[in-house]
Amino acid sequence: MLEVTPEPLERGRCAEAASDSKIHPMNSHTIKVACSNCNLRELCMPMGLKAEEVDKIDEVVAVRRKVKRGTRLYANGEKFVSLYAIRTGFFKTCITTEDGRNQVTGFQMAGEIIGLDGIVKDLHTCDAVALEDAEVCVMPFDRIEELSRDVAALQRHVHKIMSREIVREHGVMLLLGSMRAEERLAAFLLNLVQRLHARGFSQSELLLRMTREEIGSYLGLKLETVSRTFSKFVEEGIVEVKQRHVRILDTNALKLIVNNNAPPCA
Amino acid sequence: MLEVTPEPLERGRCAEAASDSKIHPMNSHTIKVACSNCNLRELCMPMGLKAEEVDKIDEVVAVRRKVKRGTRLYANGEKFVSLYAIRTGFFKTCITTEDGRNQVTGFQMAGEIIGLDGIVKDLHTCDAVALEDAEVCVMPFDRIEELSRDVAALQRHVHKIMSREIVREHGVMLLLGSMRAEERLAAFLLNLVQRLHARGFSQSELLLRMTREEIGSYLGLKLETVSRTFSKFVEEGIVEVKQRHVRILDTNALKLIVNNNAPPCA
DNA sequence: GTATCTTTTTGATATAGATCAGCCACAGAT
DNA sequence: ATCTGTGGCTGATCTATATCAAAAAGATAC
Repeated sequence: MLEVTPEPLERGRCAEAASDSKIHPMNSHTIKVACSNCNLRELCMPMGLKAEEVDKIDEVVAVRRKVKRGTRLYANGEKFVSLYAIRTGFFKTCITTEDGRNQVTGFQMAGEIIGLDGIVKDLHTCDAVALEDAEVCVMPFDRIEELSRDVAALQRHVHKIMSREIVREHGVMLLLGSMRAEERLAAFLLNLVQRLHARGFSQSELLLRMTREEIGSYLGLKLETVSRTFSKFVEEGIVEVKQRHVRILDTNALKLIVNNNAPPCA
Repeated sequence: MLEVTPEPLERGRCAEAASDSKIHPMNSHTIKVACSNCNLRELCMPMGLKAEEVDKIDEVVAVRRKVKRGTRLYANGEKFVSLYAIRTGFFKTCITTEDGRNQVTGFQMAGEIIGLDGIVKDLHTCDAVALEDAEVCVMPFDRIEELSRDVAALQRHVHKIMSREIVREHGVMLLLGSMRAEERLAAFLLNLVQRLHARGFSQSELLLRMTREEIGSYLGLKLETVSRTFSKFVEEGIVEVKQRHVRILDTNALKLIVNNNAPPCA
């Protein structure tokens, strides 16, 4: 289980996994493990569990699965079986229609849960693509349901994760429905660093894992517009950009842009 | 509980409610009732329950509440207590930011559940406004959680409702991120009639409960653009429009517009 | 029934962002 | 080191939609 709490976490990886061996040459192979001493647990698991409950929840994660950069964790139309907690790596989710439209619906990083779209129809309705080599915890959904009938804290946690996703999407609708290009990109950058910071990374520096085109798809803009808007921010001294490496020089300026240039003195 | 199944339902209202009296002059007063013979149950409740389970679920609905046109069922910042199943009437949900941005995030009709946004933070993060006099079933969320620990079918149902909302919002993101005005309006109209038809109303005729401005907010367009696009559809003989009364003359033309004018022969 | 307010329609104009196009930078392969 | 391909930047247009404006049509109040 998982999802972002606002507090920053210690950086570092794989506390419990000496099992990082590469047994199979498959692009996604699986390893058996448990959550209880995973250092992402503060993101994934409900807080304040009794020891016995923790033991139960350990059983939610069936296996781990590695996903190579550029490959799909799941795809539109596939049968829905599990939710996935991202352990390492970075994903995009996107929908593609028959008539060729394509829309990135989100970017997900370590500690976030993906696959919720599949629950309604028992089929996935979007693709999840790894933007860098990644590893996920596979959590069979029927097991989650079974356990959350036992453990109220887990049940509540699952509900919150789904509700959080709904609220996040409201925010994206606001962005797509009423913001201009600069405002969208500023909001995007602020959101990314905020989430990275909650994971122990810098508040001001980030490495974009996606192309300009993917950013554009997510923000409802063409890649040229994304590029131009980055350049504009650079000219204005708000950010430094070297390819996918971005350093935010003036967080407040970005916030002002998002807030319609109205000072945040509500 | 509720949510749309694709099958049309019998039209008609208030099968079980002789309790439609107006006791209080308050704009929202409350009445005690039960779901088991509500004629919206096919939309709201999980299917294939045992008799005893049905009895339990009857207890989910604490009370009914009337909501006058133009008033709010809940508002941003209010404590989250309950989900609401719409019995009659029509709602919009919208978010407003401090800097004055406003975004309609959805329109909801009888048989749909609202309030899911409140679960994450135990606070509502948007407003739900009745666009016509409405009545909702109040379902305290802790009672839903308690019961769905007992009744697996209810648990599954709750998960599906939340997942359906996530998938719906993906569709809105696609619309806002990659469609032009005509495509957006065509998709909007098709979606509305489809949902109305599932409730036993006409496939081709509908009464818009919202203003052009509200449609525009939802679709990321200005009201003038919405109005002009309606006029364009009228000129092309696709629809007839008299103020808020819309008759669809050529459903297929609308579908073609949404599908990028590519024939649906995938 | 008249006045007032809100909503809708339509026109004229402005503009943000799309589109088209060319070049450059960097990563990986040879 | 050179080649090749993908991704990124920037310039010159074009266009869909926003903006500004005014009038008509309904709705609500008096």
